[in-house]
Amino acid sequence: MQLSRTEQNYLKAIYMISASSTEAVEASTNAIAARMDTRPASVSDMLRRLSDKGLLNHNRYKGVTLTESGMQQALFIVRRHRLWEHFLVHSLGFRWNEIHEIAEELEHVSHPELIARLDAFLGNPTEDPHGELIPGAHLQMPHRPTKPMNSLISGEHARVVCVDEGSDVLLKYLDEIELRPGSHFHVVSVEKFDNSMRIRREDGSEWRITREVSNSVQVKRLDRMP
Amino acid sequence: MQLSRTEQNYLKAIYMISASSTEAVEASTNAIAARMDTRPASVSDMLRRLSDKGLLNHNRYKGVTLTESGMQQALFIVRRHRLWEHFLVHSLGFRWNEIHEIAEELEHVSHPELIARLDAFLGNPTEDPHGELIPGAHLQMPHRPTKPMNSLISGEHARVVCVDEGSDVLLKYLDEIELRPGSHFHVVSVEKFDNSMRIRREDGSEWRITREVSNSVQVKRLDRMP
DNA sequence: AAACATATTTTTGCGGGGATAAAAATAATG
DNA sequence: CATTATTTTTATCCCCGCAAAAATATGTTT
Repeated sequence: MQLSRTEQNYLKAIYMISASSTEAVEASTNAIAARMDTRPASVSDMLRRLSDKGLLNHNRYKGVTLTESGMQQALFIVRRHRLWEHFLVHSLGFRWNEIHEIAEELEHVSHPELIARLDAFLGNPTEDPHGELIPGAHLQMPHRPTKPMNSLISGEHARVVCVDEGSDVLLKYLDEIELRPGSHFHVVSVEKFDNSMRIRREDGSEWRITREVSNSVQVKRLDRMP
Repeated sequence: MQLSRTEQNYLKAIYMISASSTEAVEASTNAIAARMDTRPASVSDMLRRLSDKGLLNHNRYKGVTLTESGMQQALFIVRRHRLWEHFLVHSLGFRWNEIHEIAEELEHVSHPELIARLDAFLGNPTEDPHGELIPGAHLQMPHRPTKPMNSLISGEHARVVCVDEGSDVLLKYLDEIELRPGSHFHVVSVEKFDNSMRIRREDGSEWRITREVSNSVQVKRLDRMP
């Protein structure tokens, strides 16, 4: 089935909303509208059409989930997006904060042979520049348990797994303080009143991280205690 | 000015029609419709809109030419198309007959920084895989005198400059008989009744070339006489 | 030159995709 | 039950496609 650019964007948005939670959750009309910067009336209209095509399960007045077919489509879009992001950074030398909008265009070019060859050309990468997993050729999405950085408590060690790609300024900031996928740190302290945390790295550098920032970073807790 | 995909395709078609002739010629509604596989009514409508945007000079009931602004847009589209074709062949390993449709998608992704970096990544190529010139970063299109292969006469030597990229089967055939940009040959004979020609290469191989084929190949005549 | 025939182009009216605001319907909550 | 938030429907708009009809250009004949 050949989907329009707009339909693809809807499926991706619905996938992202579902995937943002731990468990598969229904995406609401308002949530989709907010993420896509469009009006709920437009969303409601499109949800009906996508259900008619068998891509969504629609609970009227409740929300939608992806069908098996819709999930395949969404995962292929995500695969294309993240492969192109890898290309933009590793082949063309873009910074990780410059690639989102470009990849949003490239992701809609969907000749299967192109994506297969791009994947091979890049060396079959498993993660994009922000640390997000790239669905494989068979559109399987591996499970990888992570927790938001802001759920860490004082004294815990952690490794950055991935960061939200949405905000240009946030990505620049994370780059400056070297909080990138793979970075290790431990939590020196957590402020009660605003949930900001102080972290320290092995090189001794210390940073104060606001809640807004730590909410955009996914980590894996490490057992090592100093 | 941000152009829709459709508008871009119209500008490219008009450019191609104009460029196919030696001198800048007006593109007719019918010619545009034929090239774009659409109806003259749709073309006529779009020509009016593109003139309103200052991209075309429109002689009602006669034809259109690109304005300076329209020409810049068209050349940038052609530049993107041909750079991506180079990428598809030289980086991803596609054959030259497999790339046209994919490049038609990629050409619409038009972030200037992306194209600049792609150009540098590819080593600032001047020709695409079919031998067509790639407009430079400042959208200058170098002049390169060529003549159609079917205008050669018996005994003349020539070098292939470029070939039409449109037909998959033709490109496969040209690849088989090694009639590619850079190939040298001389015309052994030309049949009067169907304009087919017999050519010979330095390795002694001989081929009979029909008029349809020789009409799709541009050559440069060489002075060397055997 | 005038008259006619043919080819081409433009206009008109209309349909689908996709967006919107405004209004109506439904769900959630006190 | 009443209020509020959310969702859906309705009516409308723009982009871009089409067929049919009207307008214009071109070529031929007299």
